[in-house]
Amino acid sequence: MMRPTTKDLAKAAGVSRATVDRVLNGREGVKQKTVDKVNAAIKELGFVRNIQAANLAKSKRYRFVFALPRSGEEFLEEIVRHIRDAEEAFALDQVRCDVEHIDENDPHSIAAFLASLSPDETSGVAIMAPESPQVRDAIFRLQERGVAAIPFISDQTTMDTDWVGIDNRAAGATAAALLGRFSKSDSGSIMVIAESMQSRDSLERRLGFDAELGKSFPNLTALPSLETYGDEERAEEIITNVVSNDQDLVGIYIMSSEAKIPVTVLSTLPRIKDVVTVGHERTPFTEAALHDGRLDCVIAQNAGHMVRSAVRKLKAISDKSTTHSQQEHIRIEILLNTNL
Amino acid sequence: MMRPTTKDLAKAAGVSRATVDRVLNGREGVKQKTVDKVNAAIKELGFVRNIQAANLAKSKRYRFVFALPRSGEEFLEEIVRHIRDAEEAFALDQVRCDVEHIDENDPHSIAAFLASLSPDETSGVAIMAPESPQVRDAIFRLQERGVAAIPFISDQTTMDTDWVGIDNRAAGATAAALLGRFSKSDSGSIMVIAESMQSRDSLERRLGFDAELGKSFPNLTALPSLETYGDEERAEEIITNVVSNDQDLVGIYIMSSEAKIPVTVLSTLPRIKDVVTVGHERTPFTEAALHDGRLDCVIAQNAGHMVRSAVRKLKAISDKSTTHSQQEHIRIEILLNTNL
DNA sequence: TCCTATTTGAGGCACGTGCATCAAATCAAG
DNA sequence: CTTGATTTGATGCACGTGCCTCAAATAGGA
Repeated sequence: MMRPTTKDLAKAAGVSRATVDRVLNGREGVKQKTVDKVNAAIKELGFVRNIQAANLAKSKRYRFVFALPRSGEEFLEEIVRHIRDAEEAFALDQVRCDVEHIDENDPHSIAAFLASLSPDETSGVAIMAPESPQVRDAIFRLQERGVAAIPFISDQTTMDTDWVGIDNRAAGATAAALLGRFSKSDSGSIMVIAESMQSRDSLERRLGFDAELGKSFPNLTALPSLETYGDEERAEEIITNVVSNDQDLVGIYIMSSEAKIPVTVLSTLPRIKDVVTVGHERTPFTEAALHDGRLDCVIAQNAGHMVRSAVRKLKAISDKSTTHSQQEHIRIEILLNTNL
Repeated sequence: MMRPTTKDLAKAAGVSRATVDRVLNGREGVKQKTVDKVNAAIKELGFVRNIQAANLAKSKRYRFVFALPRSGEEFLEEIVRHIRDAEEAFALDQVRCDVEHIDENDPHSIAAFLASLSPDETSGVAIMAPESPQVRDAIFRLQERGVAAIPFISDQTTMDTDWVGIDNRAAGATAAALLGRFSKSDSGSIMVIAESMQSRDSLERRLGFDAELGKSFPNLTALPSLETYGDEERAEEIITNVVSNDQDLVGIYIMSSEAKIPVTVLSTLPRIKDVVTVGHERTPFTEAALHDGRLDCVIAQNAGHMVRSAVRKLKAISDKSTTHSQQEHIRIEILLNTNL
């Protein structure tokens, strides 16, 4: 009933605890034959190292860094909040989390920052930054140096590492499905608003959106993406333009993670009847907008879950153990004013 | 930087480690004045007991029991599967989980089963059983005896204990919102199918459903709940009856956690155009039904999350520590064929 | 065969806490 | 002040693992 210990392992393998230790911690100077014996015993007994005891012995403490864009977006603030929560939740596991801000548009400085992290003080990093060769390289280099590193929310596509985030193509498709199903009109056009179409995330959402719309709602037409660049005046101008000129408008898809500006602009315009509005990410603002009907639906990734998942993954890499994929899958959440 | 230990505490409080130990573990024979001194030091240093070390010292192992109804429902099977997963996920924390089957309709036997659990072998129980005074009593008795106990999925309303599950009223409201918004007709009737309306869960879902429908979609009428009692023939009869007689049918709400029978029956009937179908719980069956359009939407509670949440809560009670509410809130998930 | 390099074993301390024992100090009451 | 009870301190082992040192055993090469 009791889990086997290194002592049991030693006995079963017919070696000393010192040798078991050498094998378990990959130290030099053990004959292959002995290594095999120990591994066989591990398998036979189903031995798993008691990480708690190990960490105790090593007085190990984890320090994870979340490298996030510098920005005033509510969504990012939510994430920071959740990082604080996670720190509490994982306090028992001796986990500390720090937030560091990076300049998302300067891959070079991001890479430099990552390069500055040493395995002595930093057990792992979760990086939220647009895809770029420099960053990808820096991540590889980190991993080599023994610092766990995973892309966070923004993916570095071609990497086969673990990553934490949602399938943005599916998220876009979900937005399309909801707009199509919510709309009472048979046909019409849909306005798509993004902050910028530079990022992979936006592109993928748009791809998924168009695919689903074409497949399931061929009578609805998505207009070209409008880019606000986070500028309120510009947003007002381009949105007003579409709203007043397009008589067929039946839906609005706000693709960026910050729905505030577009929604605010829209609410100043004469309310167009029966136009369905879909946005992204749960924030105090989008919750309020759902409540009073400025948004009909919000598609969200569970920020708290993502943060915890990142911590678990970094911890697992750090421990050289494995995570449990089931738990780590980030779902695409659909929020209405009934299920907040 | 290092977290303070009991040694530091002792020094700060000006007492010995033995006394600190007496206070921390609530042993007898310590003067109130000394207790206060130690508590003051705890607060001052921000001491938190290192549970890992404590568990190591005690060779503590957790054994949690999930008391689930005996049944062939897919949803329950999913839960069992997730319990197995959770066991792996928490293996590092020395957690073991067992599933015990209870007769959900016999509160007396459930109470007897709960009474048979001893704190020696069982650290905690998660109980999925309909509300009843006997069960509620048994839970109280368990807690007194030092066995953590929480209602699981089915709630024991009036208890102010922790519990794990969703707000069924909100779930029903969400179903209504989706049916209303998905439907292309201005008015019509909605069929509501349940396995039985005996349980609180069903009642609450119905309440929430009716409230939201009345509020947001006054032109849609919900028909009286049809009860299948899990009997396929009966289901076929009553469903066929409504479908063939009600020309206004625009939606179907399958309220029970087992959507299989109603959906299967419905798919044998001549497909009624534009009828929106909403079911509950994610299972292999409902996933397939979403894919091929037999269901338009599924409202689910994240089974894996619930199981893990239950484990964390039981563990926290067992450790006399606190959980982090944020993480434990079980969301009402909306599943379409785009976000599976 | 002997010598040396490699591989293994034995043992011990550390991590932070729980728990037990026994002695020492302090207290309250007579 | 004495007596006995209550409260505190000192000390040591245990939990499972990491890590260190030193000695012993074994291997391979000449």
